Parts: sequence; C-alpha cells; structure tokens
Amino acid sequence: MSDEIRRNMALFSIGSVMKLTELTARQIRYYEQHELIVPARTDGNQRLFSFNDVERLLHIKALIEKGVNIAGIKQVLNPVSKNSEDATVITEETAAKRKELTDSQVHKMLKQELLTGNRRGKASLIQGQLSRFFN
DNA sequence: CTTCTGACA
DNA sequence: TGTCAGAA
Repeated sequence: MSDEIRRNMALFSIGSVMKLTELTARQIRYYEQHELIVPARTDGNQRLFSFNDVERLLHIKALIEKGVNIAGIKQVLNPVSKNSEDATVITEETAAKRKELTDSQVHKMLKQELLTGNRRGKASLIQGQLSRFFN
C-alpha cells in the first residue's frame, strides 16, 4: 500500500491548489478552519496539500455549488482522522476514506432535508435559492 | 513575490 | 467571501 503514502504526501502550495481546484485562498483556508481538510505545514507554517486534500476540496467544491453549507458537507465527508503518527494512520485513513457517501446517498439526504428539516426551526443544510434545482 | 492570520468599510 | 494590513 505504498500508493497511499503518495496520495497523502503533502506537496502542493496553496497557490497550486487554487489553480487545481478553482477555489480562492480565502475559501481553502475557511474550509480548513472548519476541519473539512487538514493540510500539513512547512517549517515556515506554509500549508502543504496532498493529492487527497485536493480531491477532498474538489468534492467540497461540488457540494458548495449545489448549495450545501458547511454543516451539510460535514455530514457528507468523513471527519478527518487527525492522527499524528504515520504507519498505522494510513490504514485507518484509507478505511475511513471508503466510508464517504455515494453521490446518490447524498442526493437522497439533501432531498430529504428540503422536504422536512428546515420547517421546524432547524437550520437547513441547503443554502439559498439553489435548493430549487433539486427534484 | 507568495503565504499567513486577523479583521471588517 | 472579498480584501486589506503587517509580518514571515
């Protein structure tokens, strides 16, 4: 499983990730604050993103474009395993990685959310007008 | 020049 | 979210 270490090897600067994901630095940092991603850091405190981080961001971006807010995304994406060591972490992380919901499951959840959720004082996971595009 | 954090006309 | 400041 040496492929996993490559996927999780931090190597992109925030600048690269911006171009790769089409997201602004502001957004990327914002998502990090909300623990949607946990990029590594350099000696100079610069963020270093791995391939997995980039994929995760693309996934997040897709959800944002569908009108899903942070709370909703947190329910879709698995909480990032914040282990500090390496060897054992890799297996746990890959295992968790496979727990991510499929797109159909997500769609089902969002639809459910639109039909019920927000009419009982509960905050909706869907944001704004884009929710109309769900059918 | 690029990135980081904190803050808000 | 954008954007500016001040520092690294």
